[in-house]
Amino acid sequence: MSSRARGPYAKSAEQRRRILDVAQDVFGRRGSHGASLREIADLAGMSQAGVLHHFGSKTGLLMAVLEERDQASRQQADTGATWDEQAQVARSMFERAIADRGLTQLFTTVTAESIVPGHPAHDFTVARYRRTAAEFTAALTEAAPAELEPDAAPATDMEGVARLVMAAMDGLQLQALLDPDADVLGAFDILLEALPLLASRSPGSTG
Amino acid sequence: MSSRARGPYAKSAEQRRRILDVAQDVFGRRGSHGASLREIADLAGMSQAGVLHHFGSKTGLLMAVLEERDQASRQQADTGATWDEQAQVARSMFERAIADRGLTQLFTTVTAESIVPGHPAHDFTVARYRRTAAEFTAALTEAAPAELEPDAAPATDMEGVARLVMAAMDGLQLQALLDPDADVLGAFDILLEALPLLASRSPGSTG
DNA sequence: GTCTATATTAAGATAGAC
DNA sequence: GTCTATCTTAATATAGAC
Repeated sequence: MSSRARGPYAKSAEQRRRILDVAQDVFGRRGSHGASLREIADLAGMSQAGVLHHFGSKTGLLMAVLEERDQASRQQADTGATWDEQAQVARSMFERAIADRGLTQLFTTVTAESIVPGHPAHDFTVARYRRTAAEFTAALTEAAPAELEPDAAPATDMEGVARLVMAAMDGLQLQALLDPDADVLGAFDILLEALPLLASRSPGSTG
Repeated sequence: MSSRARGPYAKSAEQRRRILDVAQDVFGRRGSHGASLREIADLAGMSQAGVLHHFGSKTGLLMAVLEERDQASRQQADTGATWDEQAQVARSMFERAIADRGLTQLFTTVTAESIVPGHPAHDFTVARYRRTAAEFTAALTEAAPAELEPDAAPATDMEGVARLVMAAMDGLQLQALLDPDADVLGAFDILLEALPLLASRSPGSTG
């Protein structure tokens, strides 16, 4: 619908685009509760009622921002068949997140807020984490046999490894937002280099 | 001041205690913006003005909750001289966090909100992360030489290891809040078991 | 499609009685 | 120390003109 550069919907699509961009910034800086439609409207150069015309409600706008940004993020994953390639994909996704502070702040803030059931983005966030964990686990499971000893791979807790890498990314992104001087990429590399070692060890000795 | 079990301040201290407990829960569930003094007051069995009498302002109450809970958390750290003992301390801190959902939700939510400068708890959170990273790095540096090869230890990025473990704890706590079925302790153990391996490898091959 | 104006609700904080 | 009542501000959302 809105893919035409000219035509009846061109202007409207442009406005939606502008609102989505400033909304990402404001939701990231203020959180989903703290953000106000007034501030978004001011920065977008229109009235509060104008913003609501395009997205219906504040929740509608929030969901539109999240879904659009999430879809953009997903497109950069999904490649990488070998174990090392998986690590490289993870690393480049992490680098991109660190470089785009606004985007990282949006997801860090909104994800934390949406922990509680009843939050407008709760279902979205729960589904996003479940899906990411499942997809990453599957990718690791497929990639492992090609590179690791055949005996070790099946015994490895691949979902645990996937969740650990996801957690490191989230936690290090948080640290980067709190302290720009922290060498979070160096910390992430420590984990990535150890990935083959992690996968080849069987679990259980610590508990 | 308020350490007397009886006396002129006993009642007041009791009320403060009750308010702090309720406030931890509400700030955790609603976030620092979303939480209202009215809800806290209702659950504490008093009026909104009564709550403000004890803590002056909403921000004052938030800071009191954070400082008290942080102090309680810190008392369980600080022990463990060897490398394995450090891992065990981290593991038991993690287990405790997973068991106390309210406390984890409070810090996860408020930490994310306080990323932005100007948030009431911003300075508190930045200082907390800096201090934790510094202390944990120092503890690992002290513990390492006793267990690892003398040549490997100095080359290790101890702050990176410390930040990685911190990040894994934060990220896995987030996953546990979003999905109670996720085996986050298993994922954390994968990292802990690999700690000696991580420390004995020199950085640089992935970047 | 965008605006002004407004309805409605709810927040933090204060004043002053008891 | 606690209450009720109120002040002030700001939020989302709607109505209706243009």
